[in-house]
Amino acid sequence: MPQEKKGRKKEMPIPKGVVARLPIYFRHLTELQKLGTERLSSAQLGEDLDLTAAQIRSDLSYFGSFGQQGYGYNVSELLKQVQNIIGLDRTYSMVLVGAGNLGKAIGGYEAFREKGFQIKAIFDVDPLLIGNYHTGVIIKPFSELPDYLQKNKTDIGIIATPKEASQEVCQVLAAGGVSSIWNFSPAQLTVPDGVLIEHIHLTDSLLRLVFRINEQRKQFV
Amino acid sequence: MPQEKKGRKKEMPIPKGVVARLPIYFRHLTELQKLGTERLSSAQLGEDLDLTAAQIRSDLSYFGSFGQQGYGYNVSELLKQVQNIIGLDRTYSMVLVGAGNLGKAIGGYEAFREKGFQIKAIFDVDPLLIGNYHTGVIIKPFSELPDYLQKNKTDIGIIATPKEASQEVCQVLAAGGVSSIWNFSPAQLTVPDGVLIEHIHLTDSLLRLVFRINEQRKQFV
DNA sequence: TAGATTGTTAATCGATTAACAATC
DNA sequence: TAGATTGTTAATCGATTAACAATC
Repeated sequence: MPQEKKGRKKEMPIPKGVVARLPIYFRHLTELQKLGTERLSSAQLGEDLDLTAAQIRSDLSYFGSFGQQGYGYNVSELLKQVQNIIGLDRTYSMVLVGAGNLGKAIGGYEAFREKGFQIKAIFDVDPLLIGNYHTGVIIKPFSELPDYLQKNKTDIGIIATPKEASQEVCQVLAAGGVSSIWNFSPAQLTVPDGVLIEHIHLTDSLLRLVFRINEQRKQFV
Repeated sequence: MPQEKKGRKKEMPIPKGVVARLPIYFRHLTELQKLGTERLSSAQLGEDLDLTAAQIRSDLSYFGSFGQQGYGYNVSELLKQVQNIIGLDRTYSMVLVGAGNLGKAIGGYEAFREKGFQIKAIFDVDPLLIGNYHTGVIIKPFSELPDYLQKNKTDIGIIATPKEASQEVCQVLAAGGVSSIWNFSPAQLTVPDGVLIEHIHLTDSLLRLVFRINEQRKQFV
């Protein structure tokens, strides 16, 4: 029987919690590297991020062995590894649908561009917006999206429309071969099998905060 | 020994997963009510939201008994209960710090206002923005925030600044007595004890999507 | 009534943590 | 070398699910 790749746990899906923490590791390691920190133990990283050292080591062990006994981790080396694990060793082409305030905020977010995310085109239905440029990208009529997708390989579709439009946008994107969707509309979108979707539900986040504000009060009524 | 309140599980903190699902229930019930649906079983709700019926009943049982055997739940009644559980039976006063694209998007988001969230003032450091109105709210100099907070009870502070500024903004808010913070900056903010914080980390969400895009590829390298 | 569906308990599943041999 | 810290295993903890008595 062939040997398991060293340090990697057997064929298993990566737990959701691990996936959720990878970007946090990435963010913090980037910060540390900027500060010139060379070396880091799982104990230190855990303290910085409010996690246990064991959890961090366990998380990383899904992907390999990146540390050294008695030393810890080299920040630059671990950062590079985490980037590769996430998939930041390539660029991603995106389209943005919806050029309202939120769409403009997303489109103008410098942090994405830096990491290799390229918004290639923006679509909207509003005639007042169509033809304008936003941070160097032209806003096209939504009706041209299918044609655009046919001609341009697109990794990620961003939905920043009102919720009434979002399901249709989602279908057009999927039909055009976009297999990953980043959704900002407050809707429970249905996607075809094989299409990945990640949501930013602003209101849900605010309501979680509000629940916690009221948690004590309600507990003792 | 006094009787436990009926249907409520003993004194225990509400699990994170339950808190995360409450806004989802709220959102879907609102939708159903708009459509005129009167009645709903946990099985149906589970199917709609891709959860098990048992999980939904278990979640609700933390707060009471809202259904009826053989019938299910009355949509309006359950919606009202969920609103109360979350704390949507009152209004919340907010300040927004940062009037860039993202801040403007948040400030203009109609869905919040409808639910009782009121942005009372906006602060920024940019002289070009100060003095302008955004959706009826004046943009003030950030230097006036401490004074403003002293004079105006504020439930929630929204941070929509670049990450360089966010820790300072956070401190000024907390010092001014704001005990709940909704943070949109990509930073690991430190808050004093007793201050609640909820993050929207856009990049983290995008990176989770990217990880999933690459999951198969990486699995077999 | 008979059928349906709740609220809750016990069983299962999965994720986190503690502990430690390996080893730099 | 002695000290430190990893990667991993076993133990623990917590969350989800299945099952069912209660009952509308």
